[in-house]
Amino acid sequence: MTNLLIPHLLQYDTLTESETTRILQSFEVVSFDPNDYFLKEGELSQKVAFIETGLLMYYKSSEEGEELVCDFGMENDWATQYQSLISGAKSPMSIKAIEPTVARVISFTNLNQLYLTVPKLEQIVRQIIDKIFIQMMKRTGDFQFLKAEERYAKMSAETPALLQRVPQYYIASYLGIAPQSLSRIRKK
Amino acid sequence: MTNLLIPHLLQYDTLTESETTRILQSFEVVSFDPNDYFLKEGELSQKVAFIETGLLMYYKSSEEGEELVCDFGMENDWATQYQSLISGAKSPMSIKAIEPTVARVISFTNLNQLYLTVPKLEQIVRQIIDKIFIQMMKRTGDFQFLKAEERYAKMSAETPALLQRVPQYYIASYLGIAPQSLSRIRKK
DNA sequence: CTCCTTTATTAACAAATGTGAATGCGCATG
DNA sequence: CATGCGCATTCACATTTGTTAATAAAGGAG
Repeated sequence: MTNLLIPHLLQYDTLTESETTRILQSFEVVSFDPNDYFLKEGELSQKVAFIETGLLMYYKSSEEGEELVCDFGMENDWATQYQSLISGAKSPMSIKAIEPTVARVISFTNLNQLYLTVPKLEQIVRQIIDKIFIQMMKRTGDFQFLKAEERYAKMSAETPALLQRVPQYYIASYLGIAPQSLSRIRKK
Repeated sequence: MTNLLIPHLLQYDTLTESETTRILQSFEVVSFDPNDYFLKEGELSQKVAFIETGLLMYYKSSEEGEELVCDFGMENDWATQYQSLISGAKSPMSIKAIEPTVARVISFTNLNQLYLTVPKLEQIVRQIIDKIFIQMMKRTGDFQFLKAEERYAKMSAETPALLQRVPQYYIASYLGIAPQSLSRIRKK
């Protein structure tokens, strides 16, 4: 199978042979078919996944029963519901596969254990979280200051692959608009 | 002067007399008049402030010269431009006082030094950042799934003090709408 | 292959929000 | 006191986005 995890970590710091071995051994390889859940709304998020192949979607169900798309996760992305993981509160959203997906999964408990064995890893993970945090702030600013058409243009430029791999009504929800509006925007 | 900092930190963990002393000594008390800058767009964010009294505003200038309000910070809030602080990139926004403000300020360098002397503090700060991160994710969701009127209602419920202390055209910008639209919403 | 479900598109209309301009109010300043 | 400025409000109208419904296209199951 693929191993994107170690190269991903090596972007942030060097790792010895022994460290990479200990890291890989601490993760469990898990496969998800489309519509399999990594986490269900109302559960506790106690695991963290690194996606080797495939595509996950974060969403919550509206009162009308629609799926409100909060985020996507693909190869080289991490997946967890951070709020629930950190605070121990129930997750306000679900995470499910929308493509056949293979991920390396570790429990939060074991991750913290692993930090004791590979101290560097904690620093690396902090840097990764920082990066995700900064992306989230940018996304907030996009919603605040850009109109739908501009948000779509930005997404086309930054993550064109997602547009190919995800049904448009999910993309629309992710952009915060109705599917018909996205159709309208795309016509131009 | 006030000392909100130590009680703020004590929400997260206990601190000895000696630790609180070392912490307070590492911060410098700085006063800001309205329109004084804590950070200017394009500069490097190298400091972190804890606000004891007053009110700061994060904003960036649009091409048309308006102030686009990204965030506010008041008593008991931390202030810094995290992206610039962490990555060393130029700050995409300014932070200025909009009320007379007193803050405890520490350079990022000194903060990291302080972590060596008071190791607990690093854990505390990490928890604070986690909390801010989670709030930011919620704010993104609010923009994505709520309409302007609902966002205003939520703000009225959660931070009513801000509505009293901040001119409405800044509130409007913070909500991502035109001042006239906010007027319209408030009429109900 | 055909049928059926799901997804995407289109159109017409409704609702929300933006824009430009006018008005009024409060407050600071000369 | 008078003036001017900044802010909030209001109105009319433009633009954007949502909603409902109909249709078309695509893909899967039998």
